[in-house]
Amino acid sequence: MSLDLKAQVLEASVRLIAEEGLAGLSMREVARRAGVSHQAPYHYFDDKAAIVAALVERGFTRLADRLEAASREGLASQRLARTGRAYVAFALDEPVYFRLMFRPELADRARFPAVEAAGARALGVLRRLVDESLGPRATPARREATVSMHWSLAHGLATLLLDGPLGASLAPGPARDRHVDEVLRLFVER
Amino acid sequence: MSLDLKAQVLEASVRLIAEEGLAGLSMREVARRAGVSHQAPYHYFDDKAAIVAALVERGFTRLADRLEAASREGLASQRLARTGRAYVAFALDEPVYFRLMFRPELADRARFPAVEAAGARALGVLRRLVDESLGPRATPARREATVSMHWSLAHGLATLLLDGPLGASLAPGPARDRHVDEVLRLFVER
DNA sequence: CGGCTCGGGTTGACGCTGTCAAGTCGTCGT
DNA sequence: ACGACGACTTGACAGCGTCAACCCGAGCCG
Repeated sequence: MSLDLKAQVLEASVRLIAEEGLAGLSMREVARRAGVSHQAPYHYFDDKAAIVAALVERGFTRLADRLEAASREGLASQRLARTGRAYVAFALDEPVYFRLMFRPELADRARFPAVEAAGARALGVLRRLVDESLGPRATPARREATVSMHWSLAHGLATLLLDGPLGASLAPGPARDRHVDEVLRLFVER
Repeated sequence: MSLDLKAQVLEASVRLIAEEGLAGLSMREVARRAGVSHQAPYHYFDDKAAIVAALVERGFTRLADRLEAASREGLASQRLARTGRAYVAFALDEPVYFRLMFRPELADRARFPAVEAAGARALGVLRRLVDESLGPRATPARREATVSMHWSLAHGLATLLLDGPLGASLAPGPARDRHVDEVLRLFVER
């Protein structure tokens, strides 16, 4: 009947992390919330790390989806900016996933290759946009630096809002959204 | 004699985290490495969170010191860029501290006000630089956005190098340093 | 000198955790 | 009819953070 135990475990894990933080994620509590014995989750996940890795993979997949959507609409000249906004919006919408995604010690790349693949997909979106905007004559080093610059800005803004001092002073709401717009506009208008 | 047990505990904690990650930090293992019983550290730290908070505070203090040093030397026009480089350099030099510093759930600001103070000091350096570079006529919103932009770029670059895909492809070494320079130069030359 | 407090530890216990090992039970293929 | 197997349970173990109680030597007070 409960082949969806797997889904229930993932769902319960996300909620647990949202409520108590990553440290509060416990195999046994997840099982309790799913109404099964403490060992049942092991039928679907080898260990605790495998649960987290599944969430990380799902996070990168969702991020890649949103970046792809944002990278298609609008004028070519605005695509990079729109995609940057989509990146920050994802982090603020899905803080649980976003935070997990950038703790590589949680999802060993060798052990969970699907995580790496999903991450590469997200990176690919950005790379394509940069290639498109730089044209075919830019040097590889310049290309790489441009990718890093755009990603760093969006990623830094997202993490500082989420876990840094910007988050402490700027609560979720329109003021925060306005600040994000302002920062990204300032960056683009150079 | 061992009033330096406190120092030994902090030292051992940093080494443990460097070796096994934050999850490997264990009150009991720290005590073992310091050669004392499993309860001895409790004489100096209320609990595990207090150890981590002490490290976070130390991290922000060291960062603020380095930013202050960088923000004083060189031409005024180059100070922002130099300070950005110092920020990234700190993250790469002290990855253990840097990673702890941006997990606010580890060091509750209400419980450990010294952490907040140290963090504010680091932020103050950046704020002063931005004020200096914008002149007195800029609007507060513009000021805030500029601070966020610079900090986001440096912070994003640092965290992506440390825990993101940039770190996976760019090992420590001159190539990485060159990349950092290139990104920051690209950003400044607008 | 005798006794007391007190810092700086120690030992022991508790409930919690992740995970290994083994057992149970219904359903399905042959 | 039966055996295999998937889905799950029960039980055990070591290690963890932390509470509680105890110990011991140095310093002060009478």
